[in-house]
Amino acid sequence: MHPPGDDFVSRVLAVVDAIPAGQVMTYGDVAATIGSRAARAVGTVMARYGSEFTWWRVIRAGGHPPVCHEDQALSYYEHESTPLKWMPDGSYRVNLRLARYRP
DNA sequence: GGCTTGACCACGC
DNA sequence: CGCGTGGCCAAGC
Repeated sequence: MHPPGDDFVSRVLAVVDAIPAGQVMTYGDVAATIGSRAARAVGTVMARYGSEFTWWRVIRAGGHPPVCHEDQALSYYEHESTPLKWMPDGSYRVNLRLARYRP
């Protein structure tokens, strides 16, 4: 667990916690919301604490879910009716145009 | 204080 | 679309 506070980690987790079901934010979006440009640091936070939060609602700018978690993320998206788009090769992306959450 | 690591990003080709 | 390149910045050593 992570002790509540006003540090970077707590701010990131608070933003993630506020994303509604069926919508997503990019790592960069989350960083920008807390007045930072540290998208990579957001990724680091999710890697460490994400398992206790709705990690699948934070994705890359290209619509890709977090690396090595595409399969698990997909079941969440289908369950939440998150707008997806399917690629010719069978892979998928989240449709950011429709699913992006703007606080 | 410098250097490295990282669930990243924008842009050009 | 895919790949490289340079850039961003927090955290840990």
